[in-house]
Amino acid sequence: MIQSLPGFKDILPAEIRKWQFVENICRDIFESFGYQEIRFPVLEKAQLFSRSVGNDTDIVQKEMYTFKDKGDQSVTLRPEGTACVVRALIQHNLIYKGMHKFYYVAPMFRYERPQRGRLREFHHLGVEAFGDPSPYVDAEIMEINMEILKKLNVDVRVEINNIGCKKCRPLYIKVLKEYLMEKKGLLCEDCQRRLNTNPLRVLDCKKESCRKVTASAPSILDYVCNECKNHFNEVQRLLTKMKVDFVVNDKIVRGLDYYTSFVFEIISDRLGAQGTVSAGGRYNDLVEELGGSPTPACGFAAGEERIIELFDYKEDDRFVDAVVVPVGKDAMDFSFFLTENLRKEYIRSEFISSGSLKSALRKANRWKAKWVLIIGEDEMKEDMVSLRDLERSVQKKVKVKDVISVIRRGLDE
RNA sequence: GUGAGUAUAGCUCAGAGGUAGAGCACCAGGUUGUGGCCCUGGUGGUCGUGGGUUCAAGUCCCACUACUCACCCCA
Repeated sequence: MIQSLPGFKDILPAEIRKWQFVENICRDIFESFGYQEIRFPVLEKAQLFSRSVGNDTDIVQKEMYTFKDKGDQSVTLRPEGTACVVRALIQHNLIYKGMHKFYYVAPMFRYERPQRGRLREFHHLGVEAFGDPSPYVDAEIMEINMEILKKLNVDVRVEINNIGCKKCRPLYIKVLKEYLMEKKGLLCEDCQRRLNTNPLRVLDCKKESCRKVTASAPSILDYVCNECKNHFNEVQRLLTKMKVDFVVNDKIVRGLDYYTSFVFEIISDRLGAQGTVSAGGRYNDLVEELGGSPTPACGFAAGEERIIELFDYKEDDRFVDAVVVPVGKDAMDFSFFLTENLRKEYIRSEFISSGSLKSALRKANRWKAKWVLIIGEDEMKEDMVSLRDLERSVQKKVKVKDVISVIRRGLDE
């Protein structure tokens, strides 16, 4: 048997309504905030991500689907959307055309070991806002998140942090590294390694021994520049005014290098080890770094699979409204074309071409159909159909020309 | 990349060395043209794959593969 690849999942009809439900809610909210949909290619030049996400990040180092195409060019299946949007923004000069806020609903790819809440192909619901450095944009981004989670009635917690910018963060990293070096012996093996590769990551370690060390480590909040500090304070003020429950967690470290100052994570405790439902922040330097003119920006992405796991949704498993059943050979053609006419009226219909009436009714019942149209010798003679309402278990004969309007009325009830 | 757990019917699972099972689902009949509930019957399995031990392996041993969870890391 040929199976799907590990970490790649089929989304089957039984769950598709749930996906559509989430996507529709998000689209409506994004658009009400003035965001426009953008679609970008699945495949990009590899360097787009090494230059934006950061060459030393795990995403680029070990998680990307990167390969040479037939033209010997190094290409990558997108691991995230922000870099793609920024590329499109620059390439098409979108910001000069008056477009500055975008959203996307798109699959992403990362070569990781699959586990609960983590797949190799997964779906991001993301938005990006360009051109405005003000904390009101950050607040807007948070508002969008809260709006989605409220509509889906999902219980989460919000953690925020200020991770500084390219001016002030290097200073903090230097201080942190010095502090950690002194306590190196108390850190776990991984963290001793991280000391050199990425000292900020030590803050994120969940091991008890390391947490003890990092608990009294210098906080980034004391080292950020005035600009970052003021921005972060303003965002906090707005969040409080918006009645968003948040905690400042100065241990949050995002796995992507492009973030500046405000970052956030929205976390659920009901998702196992991978609890981050949505995350994002400000990235004021990225557009310039990718060759555009300096443009501040802020955005986020939510994991669709993780959101879907969080809320209950009652499936409407009816996918057929009416089942047309000919009884006897003479009714076949007539029934077939009657089915066609129902379909032209957008009444979801199935034509039963074989089997007993009993089995046809069983099928109709299993499909949760509302109507069964039974057409046999008698009905043909009288130019009528026997219209059975499966929900009420009542049946009556209806003139063929009236069938559609009767069904219509019944479905609207 | 590392560790642990799991693998028997479409699904959920029992079976601990001696003929492959149950519930649900599916199909048919009980009603010459009537679903759900009920009753009766039926279809369906190279017991993940390959090797080994044994008179005999779904069961014991080894290897592999897949899935799941966790680490790393992330949405």
